[in-house]
Amino acid sequence: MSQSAAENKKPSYKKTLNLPKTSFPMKANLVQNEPASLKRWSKGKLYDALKEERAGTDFAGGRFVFHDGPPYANGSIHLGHMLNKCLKDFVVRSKVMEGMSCEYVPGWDCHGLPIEHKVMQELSESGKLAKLQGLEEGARRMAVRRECKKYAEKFIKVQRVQMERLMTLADYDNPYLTMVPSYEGAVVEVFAELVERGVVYRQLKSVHWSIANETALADAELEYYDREDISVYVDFEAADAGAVYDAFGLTGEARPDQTPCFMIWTTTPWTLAANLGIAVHPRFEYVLARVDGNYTVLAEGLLEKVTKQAGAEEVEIIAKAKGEALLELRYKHPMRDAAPALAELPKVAVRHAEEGRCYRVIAAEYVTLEDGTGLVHTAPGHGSDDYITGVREKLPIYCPVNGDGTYDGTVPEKYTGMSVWDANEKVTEDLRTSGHLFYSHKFMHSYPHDWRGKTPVIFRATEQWFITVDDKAVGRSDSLREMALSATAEGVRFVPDWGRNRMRGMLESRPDWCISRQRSWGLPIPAFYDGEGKVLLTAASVRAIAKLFREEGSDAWFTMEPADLLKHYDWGDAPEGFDRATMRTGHDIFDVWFESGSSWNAVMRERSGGRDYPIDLYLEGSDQHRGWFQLSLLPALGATGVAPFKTVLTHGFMVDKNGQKMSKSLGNTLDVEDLVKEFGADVCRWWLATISYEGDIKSDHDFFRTAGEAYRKVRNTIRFMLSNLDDFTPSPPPPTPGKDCTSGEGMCVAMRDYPAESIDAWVLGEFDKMNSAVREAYGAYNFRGATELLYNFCNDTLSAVYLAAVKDRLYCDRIDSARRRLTQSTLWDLTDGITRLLAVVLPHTADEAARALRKGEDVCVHRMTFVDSFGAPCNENWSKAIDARDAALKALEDVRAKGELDNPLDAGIAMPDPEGVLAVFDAVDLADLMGVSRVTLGGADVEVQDLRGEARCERSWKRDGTVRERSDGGMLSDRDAGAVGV
RNA sequence: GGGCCUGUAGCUCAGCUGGUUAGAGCGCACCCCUGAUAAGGGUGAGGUCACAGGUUCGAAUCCUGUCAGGCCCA
Repeated sequence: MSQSAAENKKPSYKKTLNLPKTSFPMKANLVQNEPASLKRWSKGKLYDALKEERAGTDFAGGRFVFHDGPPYANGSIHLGHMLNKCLKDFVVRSKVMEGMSCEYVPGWDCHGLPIEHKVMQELSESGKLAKLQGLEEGARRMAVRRECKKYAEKFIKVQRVQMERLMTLADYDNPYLTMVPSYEGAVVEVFAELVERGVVYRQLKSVHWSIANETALADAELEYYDREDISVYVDFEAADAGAVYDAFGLTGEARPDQTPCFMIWTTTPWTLAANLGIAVHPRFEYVLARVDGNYTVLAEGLLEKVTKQAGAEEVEIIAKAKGEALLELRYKHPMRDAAPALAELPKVAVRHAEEGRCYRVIAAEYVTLEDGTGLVHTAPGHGSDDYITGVREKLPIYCPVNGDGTYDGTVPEKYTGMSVWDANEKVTEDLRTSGHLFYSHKFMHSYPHDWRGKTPVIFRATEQWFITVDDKAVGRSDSLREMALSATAEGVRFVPDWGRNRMRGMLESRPDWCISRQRSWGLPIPAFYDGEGKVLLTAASVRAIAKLFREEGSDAWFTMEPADLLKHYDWGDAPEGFDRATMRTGHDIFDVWFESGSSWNAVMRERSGGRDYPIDLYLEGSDQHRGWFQLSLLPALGATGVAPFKTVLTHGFMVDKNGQKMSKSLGNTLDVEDLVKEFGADVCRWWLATISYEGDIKSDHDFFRTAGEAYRKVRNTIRFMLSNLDDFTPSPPPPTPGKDCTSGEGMCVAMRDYPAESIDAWVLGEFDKMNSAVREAYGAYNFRGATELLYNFCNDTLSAVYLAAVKDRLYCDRIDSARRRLTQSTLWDLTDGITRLLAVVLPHTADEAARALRKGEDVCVHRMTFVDSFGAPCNENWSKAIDARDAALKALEDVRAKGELDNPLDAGIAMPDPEGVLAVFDAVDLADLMGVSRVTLGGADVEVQDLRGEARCERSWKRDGTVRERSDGGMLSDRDAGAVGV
């Protein structure tokens, strides 16, 4: 008590210090303050202003063409959207800060089943659907389309607000939407190019088919219910017994004198009428077995199960062979003498087919040993796998079933007109009678049903539109697949590089692209059919529709008469004999991937008259290798001959902290809006910038907290610099070096006037290195590297080293001393440079700081560019000084650990300097750098001196050897006495 | 089942074409400062590089397999 009373009598110097002062708060309050930034930018038309000025000659930074992939206009954005949009924003902002022109036109994918499905459900629940059933088809489709459009618009609005809240700098006032007329027209124009190239064709394909509604269904329209069916094991007699025995290596005496059978299994006996092949797994082991006197072939692994189930009494394995050995063996169809002749089948069923390929054993990898016999009955017209196998094996896509579920006239007469459901029993019965049935039983299983009618669905081949990937395009010597593979191999850059492998693998194995869907909510495929079923779809007719869609929108397809739809068509290339009188429109719409896959044309070529093509960068999740990337590449190559993108960048998927996928049902998701509300967009963005996005991205609520702490560290460093610039204005002209500045004169020091030995020159040099490294990292899309550099610079170079060292002169020097002004000048430049670098990741905070730096001037950091190198002359020995600092700190820590000296200002350091490299520096600078009162050079080892016996300056707390009692009664060092004026 | 990818300190990640005691940040522990203070600084302890084989004088790094996870197919 008495001591403090004594101290009170002494002069207090605290108010004579230049202590930090700033309006830039320590607490960011992002959640409250970010919206104000957004409002300010929006009021200042930031996006438009940037677009305009960067396009001009003042910013000759070049042009970077980025193209946003359209998210689906459905629901709120999730963590994946947040990652995707923010990464895009980092790219765009870093290009803009480099002085480049870089537009970010956001888009939305509007058409498609998920919306239509949801709308149909809502209509169904509200009872409106029943009313629609009474309408004529076109009117009904239009009613659904109107609802879908409203639905899409609603979620575009929702998502837009959410994306803007993430502070992404994009043209949200002018987005591209795949459902607007100009976009639709441009997509159809791409289609016209492909038609002209001859890569568009029509063919049957097996799809889910609702008999009740006579319509094709997508996977999402199926619901699975239990259903009782017949499971049948059927013997298909071999056509050539000798060939089968050869395959099993049986010769002479060893050969049975009976004809063996291939035993297949199916739960849809009605499809046997359309059977064209038997699939085996080439690597599985098969046996020739004698089962109750009959010789039959089936998989070894299923022999016991099947025969036991059927209650066979005598089972004997005669021989074994790999599936591979059975390939190409022939069999006799149990219900018909010959396969349907290709000539009698519709053209669309036989495009890939070759005569005489039916009733063979063929290979398929999907054959399993779970159920059945290991020999899979294959009917290309009635199964998904069967279809693919059929196309590959050049089988016709034979489909003897009408839309109403009855057999047509190509099956044995007794079945014609029969419903397939009735046929199940009848066929089974007939096979039993004819001796082909090995075994049958009824069983319950999960079976797909129409979600609306709850009726069971079947697979049925229907006519679809395709884009061929293997036929050569007209006027070219290569196919789309070949073009795409060569673009993938050479022209396109992939980030990360393995994207190339992934794309190649997918291209190599992909089948022809089925681009048609049988839905309402989409872009119609502009095909017309006459009464005979003849098709009108030519380059010119398609272009005519494209023009019309641009004028009227694709709704016209459902509201206008065919003749009016074709008003821009001159009929020059119409197919011969096409009957215009009976012409009607087709009901197919495009696969939505064709629409989004044409955005390079509908958005990018459209807006720039071709200048912005090909595009510099596509950036999406790694699932888009198969999606948007590939399905943009194919149409673009077909239409323009070049890949639409120069670089493809992919990011991984968000997973939970244990690496498991995130899903609502698992309850391990994080809500974007909640995160933004809790942490603010800048903190979320900081986290996103610091992750390595190439692979899976683990995310957890805690990670955002950690990011918040890192954010605060950076923020505090900036705040500390700002707080030491309160009395500083960087006004020209620069002061004369060495001469003290007075307010009113310029306070800024010109770079060339920096003393090379000053710590300020050193820190500016460090900034230059960091600045160019960060810019390089941004350029390489390495945001993690960039934020790491920035973080370390703020914490290490600045907070721990430089700012700690210059505190003394900032606080204690006379307010206008040359040394202090030099440091302030440096602080100003550092803050300026750092805020510009941070503007990419922390748009709000960087702008807040940039404005605080300029004391309320109405500026915007986002209109600026990165600073160039400061280039202050710097003594090359500074790295040695930093080494010396490390050595000093270590020595101080050792002393402190022994409990000898706690406060470094009570210490001096004796530092060896054998090469004399430290001697060039000011001793006070070195002392400040090491945080001690005094540094002397020389000696053999680093030595800590206890200065507690010397007087301590009551103002600066240093014991620098100049401290003595002054006229005011205080103990002050020379410098402090001067500053106080005593 | 197939293609592509991932698996390094408690956590998030660096570790180039194989070469001395495997690095960083966070967290943690201990300490300092109290004129950046719901701040700042220092020191330190943490790793059988998923597992099992193999190639090599030598492997976190190359090869094979296993396990776990992700995306896309089937």
